[in-house]
Amino acid sequence: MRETDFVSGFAKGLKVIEAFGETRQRLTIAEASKLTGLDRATVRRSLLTLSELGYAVYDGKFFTLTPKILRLGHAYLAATPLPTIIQPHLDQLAERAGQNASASVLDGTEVVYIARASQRRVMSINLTPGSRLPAFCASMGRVLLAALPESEARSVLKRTDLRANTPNTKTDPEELMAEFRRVREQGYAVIDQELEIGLCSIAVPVENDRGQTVAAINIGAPAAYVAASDMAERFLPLLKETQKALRLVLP
Amino acid sequence: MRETDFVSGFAKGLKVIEAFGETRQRLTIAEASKLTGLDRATVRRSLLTLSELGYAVYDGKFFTLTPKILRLGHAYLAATPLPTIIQPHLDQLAERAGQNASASVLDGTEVVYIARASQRRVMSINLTPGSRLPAFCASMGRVLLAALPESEARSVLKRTDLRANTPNTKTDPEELMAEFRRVREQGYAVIDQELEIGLCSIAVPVENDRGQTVAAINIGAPAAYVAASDMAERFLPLLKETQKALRLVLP
DNA sequence: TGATTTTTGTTCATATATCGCACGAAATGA
DNA sequence: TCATTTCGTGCGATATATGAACAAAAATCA
Repeated sequence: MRETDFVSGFAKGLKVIEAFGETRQRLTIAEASKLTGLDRATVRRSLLTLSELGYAVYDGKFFTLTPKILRLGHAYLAATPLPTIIQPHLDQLAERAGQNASASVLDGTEVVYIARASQRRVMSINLTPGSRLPAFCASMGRVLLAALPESEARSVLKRTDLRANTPNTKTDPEELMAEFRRVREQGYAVIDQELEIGLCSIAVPVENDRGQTVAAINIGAPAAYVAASDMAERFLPLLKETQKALRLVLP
Repeated sequence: MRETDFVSGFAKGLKVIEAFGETRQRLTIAEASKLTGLDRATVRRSLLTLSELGYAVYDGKFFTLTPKILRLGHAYLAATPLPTIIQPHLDQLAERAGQNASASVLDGTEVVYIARASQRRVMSINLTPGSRLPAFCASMGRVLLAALPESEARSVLKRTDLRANTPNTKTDPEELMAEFRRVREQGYAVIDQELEIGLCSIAVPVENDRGQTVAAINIGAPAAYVAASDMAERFLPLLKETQKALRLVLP
């Protein structure tokens, strides 16, 4: 790609939009400038452009994103068959399990939720499509990392901030690599309160008809309700069934 | 705003992203150019910029959005308190009603889903946060339009493509205005298969502590399961309760 | 409170990057 | 094969980014 094939004004504008995600609803020009590292004048132009297009509003002091901004993310969700195909299976899975079920894909060091069926509220975090969690300590993340070549998985870990969310969080790279091997062999991953105290989850890969892992699905349950050691016995058959159904419909 | 305070490269890039929402997953440069009305060279630069930033991938022929694009919409969902505050109430509502519950805000002539708790699958459409429906024929849309001054509601209708989705869809502007008045008086809106055959829904406004309508919540149910005439009796108390709880927590 | 400092929003001039057109090459399809 | 469509690229005209400059607004302090 040539130098001139890059629209830096566009890239900067996207950076400005993402700046809103890092903090709160309202940003001043100076705040956005600090968060993005861009010049105040440049940020101002981006923000005024967003306002002009209806993606943001400006009260003379603060800029606020409007729901119109959701069109951008939705362009992906609507355009990509994966979430659409998975959603009904997920709904059914959640209903039969009586617990929350989710689907996600890997994006760098994080898992991104692309679909979700909630049955009950157990997590303190509000997860919706687009939500992100560190891959190394999430059940779906383990499954997705296990599907990568070892060298790539190791590279992801290297780039990850391996911070412990709970006392249970595994943070040693070698231990995690061993865990990935185990996950690859047994075909599923169980997380015992590594992300949040009181929450266990179990995930399996979603494969297309060529056997490539294209996503992961999981079921989460309160630790008080299902012990980590019982997760597989309790939910693996349901997950496997959904996995099998998806393999038949994914191109 | 001055001419020079508008970054057209940014605006064009956003238009390109939205072009993906209108059709399918993969777009060639020429397709994106047609969809956006922008010059091919311009579209190409935007797409290459998206690829360079990891928001899209290019296989030499087709461009495809990546999950990273969800960060943009998520910047809104994470930054705006509304979805986060509403979600747990919605989960509870859906569980108690045994039906799907959703929350949305108005964006132009459409309602935009900002949160959703699904209990079962009744709609053919896959609704996730960011999904859009025409406001005039959705229960939440009726509630949100009823909350506008009559002149504004009329203006929205004027800009709306009043196409009938089903034989039940009300499309006469005067009839709709009368419906808005009724909704305003009774404090809720019921839709009887105007959007999709077999689907009824009931919505109430979500008000902040100053009584301003900031969103709407609804419950949808299969027409075969609950007749439209029974929707209010069946679900209005639950909706009112959630509405009241939200009024206390919304700033 | 009032003076002083810091931060912020805005403007400006200019060097630089982008836009859209036009053209030829390559791919597609009949 | 030829006709049609799609792509990549060079170029001049035009739009944008930049950082300094300045006024206004906050914040700080005496």
